[in-house]
Amino acid sequence: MKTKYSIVRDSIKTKILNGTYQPNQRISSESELMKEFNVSRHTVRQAIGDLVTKGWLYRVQGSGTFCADMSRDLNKRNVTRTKNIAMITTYISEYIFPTIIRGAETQLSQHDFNVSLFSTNNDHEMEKEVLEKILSQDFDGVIVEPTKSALPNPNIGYYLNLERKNIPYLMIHAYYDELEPPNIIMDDEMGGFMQTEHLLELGHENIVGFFKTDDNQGIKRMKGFLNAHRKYGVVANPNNVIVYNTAEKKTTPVEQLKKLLSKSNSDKPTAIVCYHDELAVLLLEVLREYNLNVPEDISIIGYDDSYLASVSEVKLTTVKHPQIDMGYAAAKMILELIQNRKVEPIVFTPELVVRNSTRELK
Amino acid sequence: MKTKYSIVRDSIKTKILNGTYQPNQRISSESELMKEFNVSRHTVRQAIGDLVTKGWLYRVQGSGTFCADMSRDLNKRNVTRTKNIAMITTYISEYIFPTIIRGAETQLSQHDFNVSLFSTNNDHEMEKEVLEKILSQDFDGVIVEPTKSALPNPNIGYYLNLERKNIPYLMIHAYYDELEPPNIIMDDEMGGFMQTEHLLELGHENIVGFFKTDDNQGIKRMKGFLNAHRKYGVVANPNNVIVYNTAEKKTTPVEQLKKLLSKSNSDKPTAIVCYHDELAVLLLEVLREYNLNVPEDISIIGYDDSYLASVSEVKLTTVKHPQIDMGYAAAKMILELIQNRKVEPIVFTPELVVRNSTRELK
DNA sequence: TCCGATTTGTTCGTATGTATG
DNA sequence: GCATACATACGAACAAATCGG
Repeated sequence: MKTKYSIVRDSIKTKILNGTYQPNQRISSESELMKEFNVSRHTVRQAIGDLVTKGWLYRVQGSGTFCADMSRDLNKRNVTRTKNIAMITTYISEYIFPTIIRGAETQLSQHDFNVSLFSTNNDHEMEKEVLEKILSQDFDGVIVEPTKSALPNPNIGYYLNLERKNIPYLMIHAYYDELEPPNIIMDDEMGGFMQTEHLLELGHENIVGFFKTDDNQGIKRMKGFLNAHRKYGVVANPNNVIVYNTAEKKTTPVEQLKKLLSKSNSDKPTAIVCYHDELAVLLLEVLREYNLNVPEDISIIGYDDSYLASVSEVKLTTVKHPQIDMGYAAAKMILELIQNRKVEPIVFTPELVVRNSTRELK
Repeated sequence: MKTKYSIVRDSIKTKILNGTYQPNQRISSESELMKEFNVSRHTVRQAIGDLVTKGWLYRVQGSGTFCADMSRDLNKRNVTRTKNIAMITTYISEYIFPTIIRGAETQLSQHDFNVSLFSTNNDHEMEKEVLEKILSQDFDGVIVEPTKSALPNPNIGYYLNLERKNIPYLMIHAYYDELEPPNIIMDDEMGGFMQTEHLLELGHENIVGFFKTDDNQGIKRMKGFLNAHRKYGVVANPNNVIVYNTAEKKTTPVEQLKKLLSKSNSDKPTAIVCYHDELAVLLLEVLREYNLNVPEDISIIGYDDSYLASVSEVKLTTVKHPQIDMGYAAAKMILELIQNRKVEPIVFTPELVVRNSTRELK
């Protein structure tokens, strides 16, 4: 149950944290807030009072209420405090994320850092909440896997506030173009190229590609997919490039594949490039429904070399994601950044892992 | 400055400082103070509110306002500290652990707690290091999955020190008998019983059971295994109870199973009870080597209903582990403990999940 | 320097919701 | 179930500080 004053309080705090209110800037007056939220003065004062006692605001009688300057003093850093790293990922417990996290955790705990985990479920609103939480606390560094990196990000202000507070951060998997932060990614364009090249070299020409395009990984893998076609002189059928976003991930690819499989034999794809193993496993079920054997009737290739690739019924040909090594690298880089060292972006090169889900087309 | 609320405030504070109000003693109620000072309730609340934010008092709805115990470090109280929970598990990124962790994390982050993760790799030495780290920091609570709960624990002293420091902790999956801490477990004896009963009811009589016996879960599941035999009047062959410990988990069960499978046909087991799904998947590979089909030639049953059970080639019959719900429960319980409330141990009841790895013996 | 509009500070009254014992 | 105590919320009034004109 959300109380009115907490709504007002949180709304003001949001504006402080996302940079709408700059340090020492006057915020709306009490009467303005009364109108804005349609509440009594008492409620507004309660909300503001809360933030004043917590140090986010200060009041000057007759003048107004002002945003405090939270750029933290450096002397605070010197006292022996516990050292904390925040790690923001889209998911915590699924897929390859536990492994990435473990890589970072192992490394960081050796340097006496605690790791606190936050997940966004690939949702901007949750990313916002997480960032507010982190900004309200006292982390020494933040490792971020961006949420929907291919879309304009409404939370850029929070990242800028991290910079203002001198809290270093880096991004893995992708990064928001507006920020160009230190980052650790893999060469997804090459990865998409390798997936497709592998199939082209096996003689496939009617290849359908599924790409999640709300993050940059998907965009780049799609680019690699198209480049491979060009390089091999195979014209990519526009209908064979299926894009979807996170919300549709359980539905759109399945529906689209079914549509493609219902076509006459000559138009039917002979191979499928998947955004990642998770999708590949999902599509394997569709193929089973249609009584298509993999790889005899149709080839399929995944991405990430997750546990799904080797544990599923058909062992998937896939592209290797560094997983634990990426976690290591992220930990090392954030430690460097905390020591104010210069760092260079890291790009992992993908590798093809050939298993049983692809075969030569005769 | 002689505002009314400051008079009330200072009067209360005096009584705290001169010992009129002892720590944790209830002070006059708001209505009493209204009469005493002849002021409105709002004014009283303002005075009390001041002292609450400064840590001199605390309020309990429905009960009263109490004098805080300031014997602890004053500076600690005054600063709005970040709230931290440490979570110690044997593993972080493998198997069902990410899901349990996510359950706890979801719940705790809603209450503005950070979660720091530590793993012991089921090794006493690492458990010690982790506990030292936690004791030297400032956690508000600790959720522990014990390391080798069935063996004498060399780190009991650290847990006692947690108690001495008033840091509440609870244990999941099992607990050290010496401590009897608040705990959340599942009924592993019943679980082991259900696994075995399922096979017995399908007509199997030559059942081999594999149990990891350095933690209590394994011991109890084994007990359930034997009880089921007794109840169904089937004599359990002592050679059909294989125990192993964590260090041997990749080797001993495999070797022992191979030995059993090399026996003459009449002595060969017709069904396998596994300590958990992970082992079941490992043993499935052995069965494949021996060209035994599951469930046609031999039945196998797992435990935990992990992703492995539904993603492997043969969908495993298994016993459901609450996973995310256990995480939720652990989070809720630690929050209760932090508020100094009494808690009761929680025992989850196992459920059988029947899939395709077991069949009736004719 | 003073005025007046604005803004925060203090104080009262009242009503209803919710947790505790 | 009931009385008690704290929690939230509305309304109203006047005081005190600030700031531009």
